[in-house]
Amino acid sequence: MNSTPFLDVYDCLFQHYGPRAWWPAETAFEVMVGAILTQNTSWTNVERALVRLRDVVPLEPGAIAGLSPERLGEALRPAGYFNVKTKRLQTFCRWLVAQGGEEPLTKRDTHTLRHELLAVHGIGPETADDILLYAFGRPVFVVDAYTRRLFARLGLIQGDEPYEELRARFEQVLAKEAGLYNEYHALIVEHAKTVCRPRPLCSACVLKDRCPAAGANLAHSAIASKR
DNA sequence: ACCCAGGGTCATA
DNA sequence: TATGACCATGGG
Repeated sequence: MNSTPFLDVYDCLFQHYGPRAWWPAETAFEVMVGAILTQNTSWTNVERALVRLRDVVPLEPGAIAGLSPERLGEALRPAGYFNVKTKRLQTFCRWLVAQGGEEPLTKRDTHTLRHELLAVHGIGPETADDILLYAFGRPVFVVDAYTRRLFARLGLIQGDEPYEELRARFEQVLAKEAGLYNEYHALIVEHAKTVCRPRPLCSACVLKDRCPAAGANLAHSAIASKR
């Protein structure tokens, strides 16, 4: 038994799903692009956009920054919010070029880099942390909608806390290791895609013994099977 | 015809 | 500080 339920949940998920090998991308820059495109958007739609984007330009900040908004927007269309994301992606790419590329950023300390990312228009806390963790390997815990839903369902958080509060809570209790945070977030996403849905499938969940929603879920299926 | 998806910004009170 | 509107496509 672990001293913290937060690590306990991690062990359950890891045991069940195994290592996830995230983020689904070839390069660090592709992680950054994906992190922006996946804002409130399913990953399958992001993949369509990435294919179309690669079809137009090489996946490099300078090339994307140099595209006309019309051509970029057309490539990004499948990812949704394409006008918004065109602007955000080009703003980010221009910023990255102005920094001299990725290499100088690897020398900045995590706290500084995080604030610099947040200062880029269109980069919010989750996108910044995706980039910090999965592109730069920094020990930053990513809090997304899936994280809120799972841990609220487990009764370990309320769910509507401010982003920073939740991130601090996870990082306080868990060892500050990028490898752990990397795997944990990936496992939460995998779990959300399979059983921890908006309509919970808690009866089929590895964590059902911990999940108060499992009772309601079982009761619901009992009712369903009666008719 | 709904709801949902790996958020963020902006205007308002 | 804290809600609500808005952005937009594709799948279930």
